[in-house]
Amino acid sequence: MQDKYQPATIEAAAQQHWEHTAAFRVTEDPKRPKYYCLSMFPYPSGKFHMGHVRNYTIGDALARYHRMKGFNVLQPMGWDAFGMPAENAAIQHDVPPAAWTYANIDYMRGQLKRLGFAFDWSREIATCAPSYYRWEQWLFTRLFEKGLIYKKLGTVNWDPVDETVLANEQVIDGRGWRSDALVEKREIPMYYMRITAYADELLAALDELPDWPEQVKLMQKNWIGRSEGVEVHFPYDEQSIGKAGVLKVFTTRADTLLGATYVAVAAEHPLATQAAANNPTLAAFIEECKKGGVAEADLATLEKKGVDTGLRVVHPLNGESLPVWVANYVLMGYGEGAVMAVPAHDERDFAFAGKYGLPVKTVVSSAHDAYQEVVAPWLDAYAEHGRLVNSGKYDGLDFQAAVDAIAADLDARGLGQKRVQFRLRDWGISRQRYWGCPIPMVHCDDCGDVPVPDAQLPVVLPEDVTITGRGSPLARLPSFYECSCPKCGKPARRETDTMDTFVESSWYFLRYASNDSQTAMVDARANYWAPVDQYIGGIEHAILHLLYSRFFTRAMRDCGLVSISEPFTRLLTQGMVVANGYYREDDSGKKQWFSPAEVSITTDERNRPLSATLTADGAPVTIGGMVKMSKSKNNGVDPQALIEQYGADTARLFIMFTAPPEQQLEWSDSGVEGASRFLRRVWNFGYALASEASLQVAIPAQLPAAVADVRREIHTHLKQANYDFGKHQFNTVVSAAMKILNALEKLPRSETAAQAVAAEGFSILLRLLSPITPHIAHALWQEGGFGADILDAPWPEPLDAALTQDEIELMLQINGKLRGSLRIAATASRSDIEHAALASGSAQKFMEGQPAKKIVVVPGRLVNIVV
RNA sequence: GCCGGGAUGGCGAAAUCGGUAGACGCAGCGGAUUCAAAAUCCGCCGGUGGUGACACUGUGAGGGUUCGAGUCCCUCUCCCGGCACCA
Repeated sequence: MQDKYQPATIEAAAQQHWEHTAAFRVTEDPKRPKYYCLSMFPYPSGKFHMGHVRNYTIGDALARYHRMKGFNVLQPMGWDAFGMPAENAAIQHDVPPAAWTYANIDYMRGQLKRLGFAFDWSREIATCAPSYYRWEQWLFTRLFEKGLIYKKLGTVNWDPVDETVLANEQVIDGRGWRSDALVEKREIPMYYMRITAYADELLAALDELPDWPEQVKLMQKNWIGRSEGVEVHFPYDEQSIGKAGVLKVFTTRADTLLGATYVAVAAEHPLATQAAANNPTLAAFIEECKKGGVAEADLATLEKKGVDTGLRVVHPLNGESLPVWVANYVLMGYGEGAVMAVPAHDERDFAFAGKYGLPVKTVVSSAHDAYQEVVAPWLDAYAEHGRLVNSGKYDGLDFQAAVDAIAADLDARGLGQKRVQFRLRDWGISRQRYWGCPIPMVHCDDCGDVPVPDAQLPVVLPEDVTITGRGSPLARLPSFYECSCPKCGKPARRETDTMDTFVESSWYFLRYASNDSQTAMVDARANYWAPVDQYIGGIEHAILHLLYSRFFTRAMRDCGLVSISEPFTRLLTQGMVVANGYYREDDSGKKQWFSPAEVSITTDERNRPLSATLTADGAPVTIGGMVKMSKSKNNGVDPQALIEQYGADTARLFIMFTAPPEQQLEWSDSGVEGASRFLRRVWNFGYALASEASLQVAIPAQLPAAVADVRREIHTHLKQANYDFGKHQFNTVVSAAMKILNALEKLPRSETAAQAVAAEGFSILLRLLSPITPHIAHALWQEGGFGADILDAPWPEPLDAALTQDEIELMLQINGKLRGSLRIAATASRSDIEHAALASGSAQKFMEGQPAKKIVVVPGRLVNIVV
């Protein structure tokens, strides 16, 4: 046994041992409970960043812990391999996306192996492999036939110079990132997944996910956005519009209908198009609305603007004529693309009406009881519920009664009814990009859109393509798009769009269970492993990826492929890894970020940072605070360098100890040093113990008091650690392990009894650490002769015999203020405690002779005397 | 703009159901060891006052509930994540 901790040697040895014994290869075993532990698979961008290391360390700790608890554990890994970065690399470095991606995968697989994660590598998948995406294409054609995929127009960011569609990320301040051209909105035909067909189910089933973070469920609930309201039809004023018809709007505030003073439609609304034909001002405004990207965050912060169309509609209840405006805050994609505007009771309408001099009519009273009291409309909108006023026969009704009455009257006139509206929209999956899964459709002049038959799948993505950043590469490749119609055999055109990469990540967790199947997307093995028992990934995926996966699982269920409805039973959303950022601003306000390694910091006498300078030139830099580790902020720490210097166990320990998994993790070099120091102490203790202690010595029933105290302390910390492990609070599990080592070091090891307790305690410590720092635990377990492979050692449980104590300490409070403590028999009754408390010196002193009004006793914790 | 989350010593954090605020670690300071340094070990370590015992004060800000609030309620400030084509 080495006398010094040498991580490089022991980590290589442990990894070899796992490799030789195929330790993490698993098969279905109906006799044991299964535990499918899954970390979100990475995009193979080139090398791992610290966020990945954190993600996989958490997953690995849970997988190893459950294995020791007796579960049949599956922990697979793969690659989310389609995406834009490969195309960007192709443009920049003239390397084919496929070659670039596969090279990255090879390098990154090596990094994961060096970190010692317990992955079953025989199940590895890469989504860019035809063997993977052929099944995605196969499912696409099924969903198309079921009507769960359909085609319609969608709005995209269009770069008029590069003649290409841009991702929201590629639109910077309204301009294309490469061309710098002003981006426009453009409508193109796209395929959509009908996720809204599952809106109710996706919403209701959130209640059946008790082990998902409340925060994530709430975000999904709000995203789906089910609202009950009323669809209101405003009949066209035939004189101004020139034809009969109704303008439909949806509102959750039908009670305010009598306060509607105008209606607003989106720029793309048919009425807007009609009115613009002979109204140059309006046409110009609609043109202006087309400028800029489609990202909602940008649209929602635009200055609210509008133009009167000159068209008019009729109020469905009072017959008044209302103007129709085009407003940039009404979005065509939501609801009907039109809203009724009630300035008195909606902040946004109020601001808009004020700006354009539109009338404000108050119809809801702010007072709960006296409905006569009316808010002065020129002050502000009153958006709360209240009783109706100025509404004729509806006056005095409260919110619900008013909605009911108005909806009934609209229904009677055929001008509306109650209905449910979702905020959730169907999922547009067409991408005008190369490095993605080809959409398996053929367009025939005679037969229309025809799915590619099973026998012709997969539609293989050609790899001999030039990527220029202009246009869609596949659309310029006749050898790809020229084909014959599967139905009639005539010449036809293959679809050249690829799928959103979210599609691949919506079902990969099922493919791991049967990744070698050539004959089916998923087979019976998927129903053994599914659902994923524990899923771990970044909080940034709280809505899109997780919602799409939930939808996809249901769609696959309804195609008879799996029996589950929910893909992920438990969810852990890990926080970001951040580090200090330092920058300088140039005259144009552009920030230049410096690596923390290049910066010197001065501090005050309390060690608070005062200022920072660039070491190279001594001139000041701005301290930018803790920001997400990234290339652009120049503050990333390379996991590879860390592992080479300290070893994988130190990296894993630091990550798990420094912050609870769901919180942001702040990088600190000295913290890494501390983690390494602890592992050295563990090694040194194990080395000393191996030379002296006998594992055969039984722990005597009667221990010297000092030894019994240490043993109780160890088992108390173990109890705490088990509790914390159960709630995934790994930082305090590590704390408990540190406390156990501190306790062990107090043992007088010249006594045999103490040696036996030390051996017991150390075996607990190693098992507690093994999910987090598996290499050192493996080595010391083996060297110490504790038994067979620690991977399958039973998880340690605290012993009642070691935990019992005769006397306990209670806190003593007078009037809720801590004034002392009380040592008392553990079995003392409530009145014993009260008497002892009143008799204590602290009570005598602080009660100042006054009688006790009340005595609060919290068993095992405290006594509070109220005077 | 909308939805969600966070704020506790010099720093990362802990405090399980409303019950000892700051466990554990980092940094710092003092000491031991050393020719010296590294490493290691021991001690101190929220603030104010006090030699000390101790007292007062303290969990982003302001208010409230309670015998008792970091924890519950109301109002506010700042920071972070998401917003449908980054993954």
